[in-house]
Amino acid sequence: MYPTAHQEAITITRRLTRQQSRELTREQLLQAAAELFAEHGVSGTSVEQIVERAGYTRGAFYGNFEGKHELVLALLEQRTQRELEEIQELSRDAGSFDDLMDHMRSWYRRRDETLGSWLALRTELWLYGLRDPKLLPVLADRERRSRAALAQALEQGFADRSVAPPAPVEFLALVVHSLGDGLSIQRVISPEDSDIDTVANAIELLMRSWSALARNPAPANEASRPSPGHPTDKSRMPPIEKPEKNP
Amino acid sequence: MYPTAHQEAITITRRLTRQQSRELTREQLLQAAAELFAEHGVSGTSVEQIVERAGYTRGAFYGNFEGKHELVLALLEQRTQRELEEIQELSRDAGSFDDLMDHMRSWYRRRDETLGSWLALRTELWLYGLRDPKLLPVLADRERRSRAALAQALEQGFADRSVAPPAPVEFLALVVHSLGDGLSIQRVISPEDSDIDTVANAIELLMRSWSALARNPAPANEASRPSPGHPTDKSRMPPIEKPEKNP
DNA sequence: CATTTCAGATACATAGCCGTATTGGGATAC
DNA sequence: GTATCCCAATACGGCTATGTATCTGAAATG
Repeated sequence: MYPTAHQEAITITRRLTRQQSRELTREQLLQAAAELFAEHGVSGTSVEQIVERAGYTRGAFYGNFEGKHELVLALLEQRTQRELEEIQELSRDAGSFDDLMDHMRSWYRRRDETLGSWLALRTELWLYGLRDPKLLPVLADRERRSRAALAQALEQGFADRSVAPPAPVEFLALVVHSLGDGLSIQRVISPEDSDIDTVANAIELLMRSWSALARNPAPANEASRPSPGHPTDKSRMPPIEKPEKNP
Repeated sequence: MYPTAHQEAITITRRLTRQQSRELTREQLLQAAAELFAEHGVSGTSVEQIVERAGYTRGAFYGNFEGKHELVLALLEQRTQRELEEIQELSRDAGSFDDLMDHMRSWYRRRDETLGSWLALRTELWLYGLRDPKLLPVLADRERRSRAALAQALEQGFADRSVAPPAPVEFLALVVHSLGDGLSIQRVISPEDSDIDTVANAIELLMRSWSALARNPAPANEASRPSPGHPTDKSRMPPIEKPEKNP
């Protein structure tokens, strides 16, 4: 439609080199796709809709991607990259655990503006990955890295409070990480039942609770239960071993 | 294809009354749709695929539903109903909180067999609801009921341990509920990083931690932080009020 | 400038899906 | 047993998406 629009998009420099033009197109297609995927889902979005929103025609699309599948791959790659950068950034310039909590709180506040569409896209991508055997490991790896960063932060947090974690930090990180996802879902479904700071508040509550437990681990009347006793196998997550009922 | 298949489906009784036949068809269409939605998503599934898997033709479909939209509605209704029944059942025949934890553990064990497809369908339905303004309140209501049941159970749990909850049980229920979702997602993405009992273990850990916190609320070196102080507004969830930094 | 190259537009052929209109055959009613 | 009803199958028309093949004009190259 507007092949000249590229020239307006750049400020002064020159008209636009070919490579630049190509990259810009690719980026705009990805952006349009991201929006549409959030709105109507991956398979609810046609290639024509994507190029229309980006201001191109199908020719541009097939010149840049083999098909929708490859575009989704590229989008997943891009978003994964960004997410990991955000996490690194977050934990990099935080001195203490409480620092990091502050950063996390403001991160979630910013995120809250567009929580619905953000989460929808994220969810679409994981569903897509779930259905493609080649992609699932990629997702798994991303989650693992996130959890690893979280685990490190938690370790720091316990050190700050000079208590020992009541369970392997990897397990606690899994819990905290999952909590972020789950609470976000709940917030999108019914915002009136939660709060912009719910995630941060919940995590702080957990941290205080775990610290309390670490200081005061065996409260008498719970000894009757087959209490876990800290897991000796560090690599494995689940702390509890129950006596079996069937012989 | 096999209009006579209905007769084989019933055991002895009679050939099949008309109404029965109709209901059976509807049910089979719903079942087929549920499977396909989990496999390929709602909009990734065509009406033809649905009727093909159910063993009918499109005529049967449009005789029973106005279109795919109405089928999704019916499916959501059905699944919501079942889920709430399961929850009620779970909490009904559990005497104590620990009882309920046992039931929940075995529930999650059973669920684990088909966790992937179950969660995929569930997720597809919530994404669908998210995009339909009429449906979102339905989802919200379902979640609210689940959380309410959970809150009640938690209340019982704290009573069993004779401690006061460290935050409104509604908030704790939100946390526990979200945790269930989040951990399930993580488990589907990378089963090797979690465990079949992770959800139950995590919840038990939380319960012990919260009990510990309730018994030992103010651990000295944390007083410097703007500690929440239990929320006075019971209806609202988030416990923490922070001092503002910008004037 | 003249020529080549290539990003993106246009044109086209094909396939799949949707929804309705019609038909057939087994249940229901008399 | 015959007539009626109605559930599901079949047939049809229209629409939309896909992918390729071809074309155009602006950048790169000399």
